[in-house]
Amino acid sequence: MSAVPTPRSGGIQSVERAVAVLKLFGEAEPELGVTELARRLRLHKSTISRLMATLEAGGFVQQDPRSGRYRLGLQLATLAGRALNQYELRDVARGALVTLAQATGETCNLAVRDGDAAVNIDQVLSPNPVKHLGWIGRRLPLHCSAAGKPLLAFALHTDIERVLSVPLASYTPRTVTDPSAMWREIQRIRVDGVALAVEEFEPELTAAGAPVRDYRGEVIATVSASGPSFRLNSDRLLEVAAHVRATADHLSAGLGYRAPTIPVISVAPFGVPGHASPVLRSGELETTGVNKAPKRPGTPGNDRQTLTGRRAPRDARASRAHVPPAGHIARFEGDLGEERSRW
Amino acid sequence: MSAVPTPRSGGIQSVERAVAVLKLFGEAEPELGVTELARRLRLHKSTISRLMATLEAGGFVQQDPRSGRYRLGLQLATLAGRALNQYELRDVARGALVTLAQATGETCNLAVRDGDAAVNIDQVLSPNPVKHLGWIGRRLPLHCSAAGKPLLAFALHTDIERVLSVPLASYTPRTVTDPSAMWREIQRIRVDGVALAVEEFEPELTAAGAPVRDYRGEVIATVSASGPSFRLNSDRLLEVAAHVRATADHLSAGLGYRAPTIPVISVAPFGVPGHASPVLRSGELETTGVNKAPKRPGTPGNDRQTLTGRRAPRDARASRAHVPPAGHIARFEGDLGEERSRW
DNA sequence: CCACAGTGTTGCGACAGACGCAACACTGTC
DNA sequence: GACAGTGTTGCGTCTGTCGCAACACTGTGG
Repeated sequence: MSAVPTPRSGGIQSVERAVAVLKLFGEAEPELGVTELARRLRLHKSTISRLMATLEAGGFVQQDPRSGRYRLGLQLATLAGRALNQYELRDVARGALVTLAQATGETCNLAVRDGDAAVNIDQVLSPNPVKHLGWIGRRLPLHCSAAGKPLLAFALHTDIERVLSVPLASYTPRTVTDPSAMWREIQRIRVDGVALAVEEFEPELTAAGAPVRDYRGEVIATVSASGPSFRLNSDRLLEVAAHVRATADHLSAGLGYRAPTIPVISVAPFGVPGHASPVLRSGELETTGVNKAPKRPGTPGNDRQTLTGRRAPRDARASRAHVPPAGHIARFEGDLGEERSRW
Repeated sequence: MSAVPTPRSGGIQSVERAVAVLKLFGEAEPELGVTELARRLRLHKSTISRLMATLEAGGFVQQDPRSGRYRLGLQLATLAGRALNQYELRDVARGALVTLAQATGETCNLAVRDGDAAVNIDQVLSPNPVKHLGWIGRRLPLHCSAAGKPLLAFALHTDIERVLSVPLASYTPRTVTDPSAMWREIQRIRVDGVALAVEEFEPELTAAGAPVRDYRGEVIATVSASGPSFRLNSDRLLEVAAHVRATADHLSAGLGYRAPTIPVISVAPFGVPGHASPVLRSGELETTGVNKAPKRPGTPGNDRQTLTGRRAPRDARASRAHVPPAGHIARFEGDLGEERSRW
C-alpha cells in the first residue's frame, strides 16, 4: 500500500488514484514524469507507470516518446465537449455574450457553479485581447472572482456560511479573506446586482460579473467581462459593469424571470446546492418548447433527502466532508488559482 | 468477474472500466443510469454504482438527485482546458481563424490528429450560424471529413495503408468507403492542397479543409470551414476552399514552411505517427523566441524505438493492436459520428 | 391504499486484480 | 566507461474489488 495509508474513502482506490493523477497536471506544469507523480502522490513508480499506461490507452494522457513524460490527452476534450454541450444555457446565451464582448471590447464568459467553484462554460474573446484570459473549463474561486461572487452572494445562507467557514485563499494582496468583509461585499452585490473584482484573483486583472436568474429567480449562472487593469480603470469599469448587468438581466428576462420591486435572496433551489444543472428548467417557458420538460419539481433541503424527491445519503458522498488526517495526500480537491493566465 | 471474461489487457481493470463508462456518455445520450451502464458493459450494477460514486467524488460525473441518473461533470472541462492550452498552435492560429470565419461567413475549426481521428482544438463560429456545427473536442473520421482527409493524405504511406486496411465506416450514402476510391481522393488532395467533404460525414454538411505544415513540411493540423449544403453550393464551396487553403498556407509560412516548386509527401515526422504534439517545434523560428525551445530533434521511425531517441515498446501499448475476441466489450475505442450536430 | 416492477445502494465474503519489490533497459552527463 | 537518474516489467503477496443478496426507494396501475 502507499507509504501514508489512506483511510478508505469508500470509493474505488485505483480509480481515485487515476483521478488524482489527472488533476496534478496544471497549467504551470503540463508535462509530468512517472517519478515526479509518484513522489507527489506517495505511491510506487510502478503503480504510477501502470496507471499512466491505462490512462494513455484510453486517450486521457499522452506520453512524449522522447522524454517519457506525460501530458493530458485529447480524449478529455472530447468528453468535455459532451459535458458542455448539455448546457442549454450556452446556446441561449451565446448571442448575448457575443454582443457583450463587442460592446465592452473585453473577453466575456458564462460561468456556472460546480461544487465550491465557478466554472466557465462559454467564452467570447475580446476583439482586442491583450492576454489569454481564462478559458472554458477554468475554475474560479467563489469569493474573489467576478464570476464567482454573484454565485456565492445569492446562494442559501447556510451554504454561504459553510463556504466562509473555512479559511479563504489569498491570491493577490487585494484578495478579501476576512469573512466579515466578505459578508459586506455580499450585501453590496445583492444591492448593486453586479460584482466587481479588481486584482483580487489575479494581478492586473479586473472584471465585472452579474447573476443570471431562471424563471423562479434562482441564480443559475453568471455573465462576466474581464480585461487588464490598465484598460479597465474606475470609470471604464463602471461602464462595463452596467453592460454586464444589462446583459445578465436580459438573459434572466428571457428565461422567465420577473424582477420584483425589491431584490430578494434565493430560496428553495432545485437539486443540490452547489451544482448547476445543465438542463434549463422553466415554468412559463415550458409551454414554448424552448427547454426540455423538467423532471418533477425539486424540493428544498439537503442532499439526497428521502421521500419528496431526494435520494438517501451515500457513504461515498459523506466522505466528501471527511476531514483528512495530517499528512493525508489530497485526492480530489479541485485546484484553483495556480493557473495564471498567460500574457 | 464480468459475465464475459475479458482477457487481461495489461492495464488496471478498474481504471479501464471507469474510462469505458465515461466514453459511453454520448451527445445522443447525455444521461445514463446505473442499470443501463451495467447492461452495456456487462458488469454488475453494484460495480457500476461504486465506479460512478468514485467518478462523482472526483467531479467527472454528476448524479441527478431526482432521477438518480448520471451525466458527465465539469471537472472534465477543466482538464480539457488544460489539455487544449498546451497547443501553442491555437494561439498562433486564432487570429487567422477569426479572419477566415469573417471572410467565409462559415464556422471554422482548427484540428489535429489524435490516434485515428481528427480532433477540433479551436473553433470560431460563423457570424450567421444555422446550426451548432462541430465543437471543440469533437472527433472526426480521417476518411470522410474535411478536417480529417488532409491529415490522412499527407501521412506516411504505411500509416495510410494501415488506416485503409480496416473497413471504412459509412456515415451517409455519400461516404467513400472503397479504399481504391480513397487513394484517388488522397491523390486529389495532394495535388489541390485542399480537401472537400460534401455530405460525406453528416447529412447536409459541406466543408473544405487544408493542411497546416510546420517548418519541415510536416502536416501538423488542418484548418477547415463548414456550413450547411444549401449555403455552400459548388461555386461558393470553391470560393470558400480557396480562402481555407490560403489561410492554411499563410499559417504554414508563419511556421517556417517554404513550399517547394512541386508538392511533396510528408517524410520523417517527429514522434509517433498519429499524434500531434501540442508543443510546436521549429528550426528557424527558434531564434525568434516565438516557440518554446523544442526537445532534441526527433528521429524517424517506429513508436518506441531504442537508441536514437525512442523508448522500447510497452506491453500495454502492444495491446492497442490486440484483436478482441468475439463478444468482447469494447473498452477504449473512440466513438465517431454518432454525434450529429444539433440544428 | 397496496402490489409490483424497476431503480440504485450497501454489507459481506471470496478471490482476482493491484500493488510494491527487485531487477532491468535506457538515457544523459561527466 | 561509470554513474545517477528515468521508466518498465516479472513476480509473489495480500488487499482491494467484485458480485451476490438484500435493502430502500420510486413510479405505475388497479
